[in-house]
Amino acid sequence: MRTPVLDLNLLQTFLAVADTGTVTAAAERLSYTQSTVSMQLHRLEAMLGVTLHEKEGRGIRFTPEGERLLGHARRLLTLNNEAMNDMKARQVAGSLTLGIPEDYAFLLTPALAYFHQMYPAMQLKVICGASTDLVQQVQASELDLAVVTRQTHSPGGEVIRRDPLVWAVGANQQPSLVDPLPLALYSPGADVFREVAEHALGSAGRHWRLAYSSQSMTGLMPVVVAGLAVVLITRDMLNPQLRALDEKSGLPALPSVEIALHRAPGRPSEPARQLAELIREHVGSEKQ
Amino acid sequence: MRTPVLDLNLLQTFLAVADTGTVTAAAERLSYTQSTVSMQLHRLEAMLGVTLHEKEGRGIRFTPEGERLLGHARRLLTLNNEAMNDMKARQVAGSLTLGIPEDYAFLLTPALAYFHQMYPAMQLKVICGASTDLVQQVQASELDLAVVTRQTHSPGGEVIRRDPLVWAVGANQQPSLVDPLPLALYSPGADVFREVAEHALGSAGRHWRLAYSSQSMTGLMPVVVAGLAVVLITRDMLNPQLRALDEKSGLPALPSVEIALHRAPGRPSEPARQLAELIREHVGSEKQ
DNA sequence: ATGATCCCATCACGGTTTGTGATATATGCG
DNA sequence: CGCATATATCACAAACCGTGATGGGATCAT
Repeated sequence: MRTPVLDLNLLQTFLAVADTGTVTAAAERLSYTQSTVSMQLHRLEAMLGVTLHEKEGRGIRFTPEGERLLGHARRLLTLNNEAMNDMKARQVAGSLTLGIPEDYAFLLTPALAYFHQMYPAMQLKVICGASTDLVQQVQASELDLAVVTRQTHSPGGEVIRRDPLVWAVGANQQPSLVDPLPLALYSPGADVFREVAEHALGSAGRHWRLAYSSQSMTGLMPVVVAGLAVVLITRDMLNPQLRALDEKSGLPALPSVEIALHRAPGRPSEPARQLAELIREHVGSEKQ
Repeated sequence: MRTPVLDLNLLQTFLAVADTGTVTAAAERLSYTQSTVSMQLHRLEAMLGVTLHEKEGRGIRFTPEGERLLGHARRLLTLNNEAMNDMKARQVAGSLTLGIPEDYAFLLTPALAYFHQMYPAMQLKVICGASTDLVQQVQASELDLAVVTRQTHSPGGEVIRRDPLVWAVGANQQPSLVDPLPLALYSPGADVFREVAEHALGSAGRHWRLAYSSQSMTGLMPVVVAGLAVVLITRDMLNPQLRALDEKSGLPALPSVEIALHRAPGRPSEPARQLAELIREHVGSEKQ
């Protein structure tokens, strides 16, 4: 059994007429002849068996049925555009290079999953590196996009998230707040974290030493859990083995770090734009 | 600017192919020729610039792009059908008669509003009456539909809601539980409420007398608020001027009443079917 | 008023599209 | 291998659709 279906072309001109208010203007906008638009309207009416519009002095006026159809038409057209965009996007091949600090890789999983749904033919390279390097690379167009950590109010890029920082020690340890303070930093954000630590401790007049540094958080854990050092991490990185120190510990308060998105100079490709949007959506705005 | 749009006809045959699994069967179902369906598939592919299907021994197999399009197609077609139904429904003229107990009229407002949205050309008559009368009238096809109140487990109709009953007195009154108990009933549900009261009080060995009865709840209010009588109402009818009595009052526990929907015998018209559905949806299942 | 202007409806025509039937091609099965 | 089944392709006729031209109705300016 064949179900009668609407002609999306007709609905599109119908919407154009609704937007512009006149048949002639709609024809202009759609690169049709005025007579074509007029006939299309009538064709739509004929197929529905309804009068949708009437002449009204200058221009036309919609009947209640016309007004009613408007909503349906809009919904159908947006759905159509979604479908078209999706099908087009799936054909887009090529590659896109994204830089991220290693420790933030896990945050990107959902965004990358969605991206792959939309652009299955797109080859996505993810490069991990230090934030300062990534910024340089993206400015040199070696990367299309880069997610970086940095101190608050740094210039450039687009802030998509702010993560509060905390001092932490092993869950069962008393903070060994000797002087100089033994500090553990892990490399991916080391440059930023080191700057933050220097500034915060410097302002408080405290000395410190780099007791340990590792490529990854897991590498640092033993040292910190054992009580050999205090670590500076984002609050989200806290886990049951760690304990955050509050202001009573005597350590200076910490600012937040910013997660920022940098784009290669020039006009971004459509997939790059989409990926940026997905990252903004899935990584950003969970905090503050 | 003209946006490229999908051809819903092509999507429909595409879906038919997906459902049946073969081009030939789809052609059968759509009253097309096999060659037509084949060409339509290819036309769809040409317009999207994608390969959607491949020959697979017996029948065909969809490519990932084909699978992807399937979801879009289904969404578009359902939206299309909604639109078509709605536009068709708006043209249906005629009249429909609905019977309800007066005190339940307010419950129907949303259902009637929706109905009028769908069938603006339909003339809807609402008749108020006692439940027993309404049942008879709907069986004689004098009404298309009737909403009635009745005791639980009465035969016939379709239960769409159960409303618990309560004894109530004026908010500032102590229950004057003398013997015989002075009872106020209001007419629209009087037949049902009287039966319930008789049964409940009878089983508990209590005497009672009809102290007052009125056409509407508002007519009863002064009598009840003044403390002259106990009233039997559905829990939803309680208002700040009334106070429900719990089991400590010594009055017997009460069953619920059922709200049931009766339809005229014979096959209902499409609008009648829709109205019944709307009533079920908006009146029913808010309780228990 | 009255002509000018703007806008919509309608018509005839030509090009394109679309469904059909016939035919060719591919695949699984006995 | 040949039969059965299914899809692809082709040529053709019918239907469809957009165009330009024309006519008619309403509004605005003079």
